[in-house]
Amino acid sequence: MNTLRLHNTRTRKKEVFIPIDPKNVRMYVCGPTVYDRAHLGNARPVVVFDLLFRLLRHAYGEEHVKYVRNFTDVDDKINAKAAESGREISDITGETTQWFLEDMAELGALDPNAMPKATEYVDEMILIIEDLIAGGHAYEASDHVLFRVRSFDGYGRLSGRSLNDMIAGARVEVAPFKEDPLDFVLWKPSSADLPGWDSPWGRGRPGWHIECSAMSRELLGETFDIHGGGNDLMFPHHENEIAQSMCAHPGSGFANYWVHNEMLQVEGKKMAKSAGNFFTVRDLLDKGHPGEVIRYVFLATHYRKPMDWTALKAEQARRTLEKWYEQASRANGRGVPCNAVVEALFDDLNSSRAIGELHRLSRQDDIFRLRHSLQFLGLMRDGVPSWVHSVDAEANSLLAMQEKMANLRSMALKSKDYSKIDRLKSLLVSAGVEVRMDKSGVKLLPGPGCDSAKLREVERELH
RNA sequence: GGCGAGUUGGCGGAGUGGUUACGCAGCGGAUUGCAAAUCCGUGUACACCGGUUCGAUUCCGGUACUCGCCUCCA
Repeated sequence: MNTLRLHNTRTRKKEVFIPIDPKNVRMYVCGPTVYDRAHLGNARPVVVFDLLFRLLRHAYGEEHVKYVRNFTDVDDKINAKAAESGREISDITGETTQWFLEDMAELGALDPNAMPKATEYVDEMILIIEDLIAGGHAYEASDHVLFRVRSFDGYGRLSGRSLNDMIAGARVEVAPFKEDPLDFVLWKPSSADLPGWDSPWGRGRPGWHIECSAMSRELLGETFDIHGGGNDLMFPHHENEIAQSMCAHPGSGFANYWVHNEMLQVEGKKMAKSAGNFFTVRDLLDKGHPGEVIRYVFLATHYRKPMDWTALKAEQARRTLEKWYEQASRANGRGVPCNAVVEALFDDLNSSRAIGELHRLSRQDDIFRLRHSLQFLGLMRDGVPSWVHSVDAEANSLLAMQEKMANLRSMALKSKDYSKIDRLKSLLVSAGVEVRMDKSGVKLLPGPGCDSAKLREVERELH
């Protein structure tokens, strides 16, 4: 078997991936904070690590891989949302969680093996915090518990920062009760109107970083194989996770391989509400961009490069997939993906090269390998998606029209009078239907902007 | 200011110390009532300046530019 190589942020190098236990390969990825619809940037790590999940299952067997992705359902952004909307927190987090799962399923992302919610692991967080205090790595101050950053030698190693850099770069106002400006919150007090849990330090709620340390330990153990997330989480979130977990479990390795995806841009710019180019996955789906197309655009860019979402790319992706689906629908069943595709992915998830291989299979009309590789990459689920060349409601009337057009055309070919068929053709085109005529007959293919009202007009003309 | 990533032909995007990625678009041709689709053919690009080398887009150093993080925005 070929070897999987992954870029490890810890060493900034591609390394051969050697699992702790090939029968139990473990990966943890930071999931969303559930307070609003997932935007396109949120989807990138989901797709990237879904691809890695699929690849690990291919390499080690489905039953030997455990993938955990959390939901952060306790957070001040959630509290703020509840306060301004007057809704219950559990309403907001429940609904947003459901949305997230639906949207990510549209992108072909498999469910992880476990999707823990932070609020279900508060007891475990408290236990870790108690251990940290006992070990001298944390202290209580003004109803808060803070992590003592200088008690951990390795702090800053992942992100390549020195403690001095961090102090120089810090722009936040330092809370007066901190021993050191670098120290971060493990636990903070909650007022009566905020969610809170009883703890040795009074009623309060956890800081952001501790939840991942608690959930990964509970579900994967003190040391596991891969920890993933967006590279914006590298500092401070992942740095803090490492500090918490390694101080709570001296001698453990926490995560052996750190994998970070680059950020997303839109038409060359950072996606931001202020820039007016902010949109959610659901916005794109509603605007008629199929999940497969969105996934293809993600996969076309290597995960460690900034990815630019553009309308042009989406259009090209759509055309390419349509062509492939037509070919792949001539094959059937499920099967193993093409070796070259797997090999490309084994090389640090080189998905753009994998797509190049798909082009090769298409050119060679190797329909079985094409189909099975598409399925493997999550670009083809059951059969050909409905958005390809057919709007279900239109399908029947189009078929009838197709026949009539074919008759009209053969008559026109004899009489050399093309005026009628040409008029109907341009009507169909303006209704958003692609018209193909050749020896074998006439084909009508509804495009993305197919207008059913106009279509019925043409239908009446045909009668 | 600190840390990091990146810069390949019109666009997207692989890869390599000396030979062709590939896709889209374009161009030429075949085919076609027209068009589309399809098929065939076609593109010597690798930010800039130095260095190493017989030879660098590929290695090393520097410059410019772009982007991200440093702020519980992924």
